[in-house]
Amino acid sequence: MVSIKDVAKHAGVAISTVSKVLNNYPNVSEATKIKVNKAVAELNFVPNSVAAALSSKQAGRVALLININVETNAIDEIDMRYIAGALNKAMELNLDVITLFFFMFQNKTAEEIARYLESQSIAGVIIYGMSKEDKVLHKLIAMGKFKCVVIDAPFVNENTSCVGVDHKQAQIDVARKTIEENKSKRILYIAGKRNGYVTDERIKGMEELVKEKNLTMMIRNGEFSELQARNITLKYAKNKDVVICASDLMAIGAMKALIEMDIFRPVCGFDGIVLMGYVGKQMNTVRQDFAEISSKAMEELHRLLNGETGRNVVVDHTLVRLKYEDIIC
Amino acid sequence: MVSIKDVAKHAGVAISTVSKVLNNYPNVSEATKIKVNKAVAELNFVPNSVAAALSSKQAGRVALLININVETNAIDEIDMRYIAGALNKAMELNLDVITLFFFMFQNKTAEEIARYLESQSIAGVIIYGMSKEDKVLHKLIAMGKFKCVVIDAPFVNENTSCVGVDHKQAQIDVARKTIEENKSKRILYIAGKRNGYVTDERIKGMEELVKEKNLTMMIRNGEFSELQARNITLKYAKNKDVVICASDLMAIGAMKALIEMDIFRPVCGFDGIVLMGYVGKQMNTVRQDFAEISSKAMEELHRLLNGETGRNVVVDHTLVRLKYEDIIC
DNA sequence: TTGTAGGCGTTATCAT
DNA sequence: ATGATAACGCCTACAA
Repeated sequence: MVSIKDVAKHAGVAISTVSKVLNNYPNVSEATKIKVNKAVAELNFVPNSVAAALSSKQAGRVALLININVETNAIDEIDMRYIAGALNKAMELNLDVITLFFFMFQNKTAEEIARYLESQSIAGVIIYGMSKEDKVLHKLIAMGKFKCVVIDAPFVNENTSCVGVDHKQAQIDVARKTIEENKSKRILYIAGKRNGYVTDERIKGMEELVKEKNLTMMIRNGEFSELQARNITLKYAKNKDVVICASDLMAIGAMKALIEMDIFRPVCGFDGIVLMGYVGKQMNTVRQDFAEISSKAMEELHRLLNGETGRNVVVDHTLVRLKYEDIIC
Repeated sequence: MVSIKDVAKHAGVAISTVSKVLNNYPNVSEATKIKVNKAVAELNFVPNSVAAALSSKQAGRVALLININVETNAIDEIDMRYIAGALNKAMELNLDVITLFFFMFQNKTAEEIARYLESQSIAGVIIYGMSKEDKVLHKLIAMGKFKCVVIDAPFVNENTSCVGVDHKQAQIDVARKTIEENKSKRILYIAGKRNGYVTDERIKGMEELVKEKNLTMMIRNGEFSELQARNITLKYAKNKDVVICASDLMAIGAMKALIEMDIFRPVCGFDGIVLMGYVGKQMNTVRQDFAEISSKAMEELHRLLNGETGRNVVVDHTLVRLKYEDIIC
């Protein structure tokens, strides 16, 4: 393996000089910069990021903390896009990343997780799928030892940012469209996880819309479960005009239930997953670009690692209807 | 951060002694072992794996090399299970892993990839989704610089193992079942990717079965594309008795085409993805436990890293029919 | 059986 | 502007 030492020798300069060039330090003459870069190119030198991580306690290594919810089928698609979006941007930004799942830390304390991250020289983390009940993670964030970017949860401080679409507005948008298209008056709203951050936002949106348009609404918690959405629909949909769901998977459950009940009610979902194209009936939904969200999150983490302060980053959403012809390939 | 030095001081021994205890070296007395372990526990010491990786050029860090095929929807589920299975086992085996996608190395040479891996102190890789055309990866394996485990491709040597189900046998199993259930004689077989390793194995299986049962078979390449399977079905299924597909996604494409044509033909698939439960018609398919396969691959890599020699690892498969009631949750 | 010391490839401080 | 040199935390001959 060619090391910085070889480059230094080849370029006829000191190791520290090479390091300065590589890391864009000031106070290096153009001439030596050129010499060094030439040596780097000729020797095909690639800096060892492990050594760099050991040597400097700053930036460089980050972790993805993903709440892989084995209870939900749609999750694969969403998480995979999260991962791909993050890794892609990380490579661009020259950040090393390790991927971790919540279940690896079951019944571990915040301190234990922190020690693990430290043992990996992790300086920042992106957290996906955190709920209000994940007290351990809240504590991890509060410790302030790591720069954090949280997806879809309102955590912002000196070294914490959050990234996500405007869930309240998105819910309003998709519901309004569906309601206006069908002139619905009586809504069955199947919400997500009790105590979920996005759940509350979306409910707020619905309440605003109901007030504005003078509608009636029954709210039930579907826990993002297709099965529960199905049962709720079977039980309550009959004397409602429309079923609005906080996720595509629940929308699918609701839709299938309606078909079984042999009644028609418009249904809309949230997320824009591919599965929506397979269920035979088109529904309005909110398309979230998960790869883009994750990519933005990585950029945000990079900002934090460079000493900038936390903030709230809102990603755009769009409304779509997915049909089989669109997604087949 | 508490380091090995702190532990040594606390236990009243030398740093090297602590290291020996941690790494289960021989020639350490029970007494000092206990002393050291006590100190480790009291100080909540977690070894810094970055430093360990830098220090010893052996084992420790591995990479997942995933061919994320953006052209296929089913891929999310499969890759996600691959990743989860691998990471889970890696944590158990105390291996650090980084996840990489093929597209990150587009038009990079094998040498460049090797240098990147070296710069990350990577000692072994697991390769998912490699085809016969991935010459660069073949070269990477041939270089012998890294221990490799290849999923579903017949690469075995001193430091390379392969892991996967028996694709030939699995194809025979699912096809035989479908054919016998329907007393089919004339087969339309929609194969996978031209030049794919598994494609050839599965075709071999089909040919064996055709000969044994004295059937006729038309083979077409569907390239694992739902759309192509659809078109092939529209074109050729009419005067065939059964459509056997080399993937679930193609089976879905075929099935939807048959419905449009308004004719009935039994269809079977391969993989056992969740989507099979959503398309309204049950089909026979081969269930591959992707998480298990990946977990086995990680174990195998661990073996290789410990100096053992490469081999062929076969993972069990089962036949299933996925219905909506089974997968909804 | 235990400890000493050199090295892994960088970064960063401090002279020069 | 450049170059020694001491960390970073751990591993591993080798010496004691």
